[in-house]
Parts: sequence; structure tokens; C-alpha cells
Amino acid sequence: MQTTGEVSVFSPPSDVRSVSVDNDPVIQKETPEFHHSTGKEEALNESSSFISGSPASSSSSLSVQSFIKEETDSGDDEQEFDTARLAQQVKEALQRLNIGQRVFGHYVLGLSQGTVSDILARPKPWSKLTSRGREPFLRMKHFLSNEHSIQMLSVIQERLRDRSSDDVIRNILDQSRLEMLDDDDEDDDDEGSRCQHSGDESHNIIRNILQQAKHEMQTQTPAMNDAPVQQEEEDYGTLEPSVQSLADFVQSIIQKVKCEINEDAEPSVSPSSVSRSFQTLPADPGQTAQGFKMETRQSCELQSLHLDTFSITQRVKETLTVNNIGQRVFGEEVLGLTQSSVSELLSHPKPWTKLSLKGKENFIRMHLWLQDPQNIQKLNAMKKTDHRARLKRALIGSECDSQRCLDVGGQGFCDRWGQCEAMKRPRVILSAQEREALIAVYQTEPYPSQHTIERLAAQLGLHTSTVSNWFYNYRSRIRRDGFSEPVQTRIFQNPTGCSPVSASLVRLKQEPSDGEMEDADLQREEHNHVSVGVQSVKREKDEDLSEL
DNA sequence: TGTAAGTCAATAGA
DNA sequence: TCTATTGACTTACA
Repeated sequence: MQTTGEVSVFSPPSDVRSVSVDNDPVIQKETPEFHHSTGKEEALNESSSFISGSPASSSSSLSVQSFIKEETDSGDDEQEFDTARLAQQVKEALQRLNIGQRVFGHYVLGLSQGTVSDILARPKPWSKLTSRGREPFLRMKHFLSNEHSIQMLSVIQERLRDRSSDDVIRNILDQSRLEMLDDDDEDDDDEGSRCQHSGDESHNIIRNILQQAKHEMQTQTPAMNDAPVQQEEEDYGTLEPSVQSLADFVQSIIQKVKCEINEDAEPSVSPSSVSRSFQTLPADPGQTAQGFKMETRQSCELQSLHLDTFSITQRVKETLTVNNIGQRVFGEEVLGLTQSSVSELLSHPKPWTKLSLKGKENFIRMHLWLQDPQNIQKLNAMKKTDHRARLKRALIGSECDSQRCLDVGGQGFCDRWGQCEAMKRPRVILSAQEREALIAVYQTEPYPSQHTIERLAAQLGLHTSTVSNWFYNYRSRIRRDGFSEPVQTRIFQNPTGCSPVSASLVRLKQEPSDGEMEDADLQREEHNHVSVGVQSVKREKDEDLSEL
């Protein structure tokens, strides 16, 4: 999971700020001293209290955030910490108070549960940490030294556990309504009050916007296309008010356009009712003069459309987590995507400027979903329906199992509809050595020639398509992860620790090309090295390679 | 035809 | 049962 790596020592990341207890409906409802802030900006303000939130309560309940800031300002950076001991103390405290790593990570460190777990389980020595790496430990140290903060977190955890989902929904709805009022105030009071804000009505709006976006892309001048690449923070958008208000502005446009169209609401924004392909979108909506006017307006506004993809994904993740909604349900009902695609989208949001139209559609959907005051309610309803459907399918499935039989040819199990499991091609899992070899070649030749791919495939005992796919995917993920190495976790460790493949395969790159003399002995030797790793993985062997 | 972008299904791990 | 990862695939485009 992607963590909020942009966090600076005293500036909690956007996700932390936006889900501070200030905005936590659970806490606000249950604890009198927690007040709603008067507006979003206040909630986003770093100086706003982290737990107490309200200025009225700041004197009595010192916030974790402000406490951390004050304490760390005193120059703890100069000290040498025993990180292992610190981690142990935190673990004990969390255990004692029954506080989960997720809550601790989210509210105190601004990190995901996975990262917290890693830090607590394997704390690096202080001297080995960079200033960024030291930050969580500073936060932990200050957290531990303030009993009040600990108690507050305990309260948060308790509230989160105890609250029924209905209360959570109700509070989130309240919060959404407040935000809507804020938006409307900023935008246009009259319009805002006239327009009924409903996610169900956004189908046509998305359609029109996307259609216009496509049109705009097609008619863009070369100068626009050749615009210099913006810095990454600009790509992702920032929490600068101007950029944030742009997203809000887009939302207000959508509302206004909906009012102007005055069309009947679509039954649902569900992706099942919306084509995921721009190519199949309905015809131009602006057939009338008014339609054309509207189209022109949208067209102008779309030129400045820029959603903060990172912020959107953070907010979606928070909302899903708080409301215990899985990526699967969210993906299927809101985006029309599978869980894995949702996971990728949420964990590795691409900058808005790097997205294709199709990619932008997902973020527009997420943005609209976040704005929908009934989003959680709808998804929970879907969840219940989905659960019943799955139970039913499971029941039917168990009945079907008894009807399964071995097919005549012994190819594998077939169900009563004749679908054979044996037809499925087993998934290729590359060994650590193979991966290492591929990376080694990538480093010298990120775009390998067909000749290189074939030789690499032969030496590794892989299909050429597997090798070329690997290069496509690796390049793609390098780009996605910001030009650093993509995460490679599923590595079959070589027990010997040796990696004879990479060196020899780098050498492969320097070998003579087709038609030139080859070192057959070296080739065999390399192949033998590779075979060690190959034996441990399940995959289909290239038939041609059997000749080797 | 090769590449980028987007996506899925299988899988691992918690 | 959940999320993250990754090999493979589809589509659009130059």
C-alpha cells in the first residue's frame, strides 16, 4: 500500500488532516469536547488541533499534533534514539490500550498500517535512518511521552469500534451535507440551493464532460500538446486552495449544468449503465442551440479541469476504510472495475496530466462519488445484496460440484456447462534469479531488440512473450512509481544467496549479434545457472527450448 | 508493428 | 476475507 510519503515532520499528510478527529463524525458525535470545525479550510489547516480540533477546547485538550510540534521544536533531532526500544514501547502501549496499528498509524504517524507494522517489527538503527525515516520515531517518542495523547487515541479507537455502522453513515452524511453547503456558499448560493445534489444524476454529466474532453483533446493545438512536463507535485495537484477549489469548481459546474439541462435524472450512476468506452458514448448532446451553448461552456471549463488524483484516492481510501467497504464492492458498483484494478488505482494514482481520457473517467467517478451524500448508504445496500448473491452462488456452486465429472479425454474437470479447468493456463511466476536477470538487462537496454528478447527467453527458459511482457510491464511500472524501481516482493530467494545469472546476462548484451560467433560453452553455463531457479517455479516451458 | 495505458485474473500474504 | 502484486491481455495510437 502506498503510504503518505510526502509527510514532513510537522505537517501531517493530507489524509491525516482530512480525517483528523475534527472531521471524524464518530468522535464528534460521542464526545462533547469535539466540535465540528466551521469549514474545510480549518480542517485542513495544519495548525488546527489534531484531536481536539476546536479552538474552544484547545486549552483543555492539547492536540497530539501541536504537542509533537512543540516538543520536536526543542531539538530532538540532535538526539540519538534507541529505535528498537522505542518501537517496543509503542507496541506495548498499543497492546495495553488495545489500539490498532491502523488507528495509530493513521492518526499519529500518518502512515498506513502496513508501514507501521514494518517499522515496529523491524526498526532500523537511528544512525541508518534518513531524516524522513526518523520522523515516525520522533512522532512515536513524543506520543509516548504524552499520556493525554495516548488516552485520546484510545478514545478514538474505542469510538471507532463501538459505533454502529448506521451511526457512522449518519454522521458521514451530516458531514457531506456540511461540505456541500460550504461548496455552495463559495460558489453560488442561489444555484446551490436550487440544484439537487445527487450522484444518481451525474451519469449524463460525466458523459458530456468526457465527450467534451475527448473533443478538446482532439482539437488541441500542437503548442498545448508540447507543453513542458510539469513537476510531479503539479501533476498530482496540491492542497493549495486554488487547486482544491478547481475540483470544487468542476463539481459546481456539474451541478449548474445539471440545472441548466433540466433533464430527468438517470436511474443510476452505476457503471453498468455507462459505457466504459468513449467510442460508444452517445451522440453529441448539443444538437440544439442551447446544447451548443452548453457544450461551449463545458469545453472552456474542461480546459482548466484538473483533479487532484492523489487527494481523491486518499479520501476514497479513508472513506472505504472508515465504513468498512471493500475495494471489490467499491470497484464493481462505482467504477465498474475489479478489486485489483481498484487497488492499483488507489495505491498508485497517476497524476491527472498523465492520465488518458479513460483513466480520467475513473477519477471523475471517484470525485462524484465522494460528493454524493448517499454514497455510503448505497454501497452498504449493495454490500448486503452482494452478500446474499454470493451466498446463493456458493450454494449453487456446492450443488454443481456434485455434478462435476472427469471429462472423457482426461483433460481435467469439466462442469456441467462443459467448461474445463484444464484449459486454464497456469500463471507464470518468475524466480528471483530470472527477475534479477531481466532487471540486469533492463538496466543496460530498457527497450530490448527482438534478438535480445529471444536470446534472453532462451537462456531463461521462458516464452519470448513472457519476456517482452515483462519489459512492457516493468517500464510501465517504473513510470507509475515515479521512475524508481517498482515493488518486487514476490521473490523466490536463492538459498545460496548467489546470483550468477545477472552478470552473465549483462554480458549477454555485449555478445555478438546474429550471425556472429557465439561462445557456446558460456551459453550452456549460463543456462545451467538459470535452471537452478527455473526448477522451483511452475510454468510452461517453451517447446522450442526443449531442444536446448 | 511496437508502445503506452488500462485492466484482469491468479496469487501471496496478512 | 481483505488488499497488494504481477504476468498477461486488450485497445488505441503513432
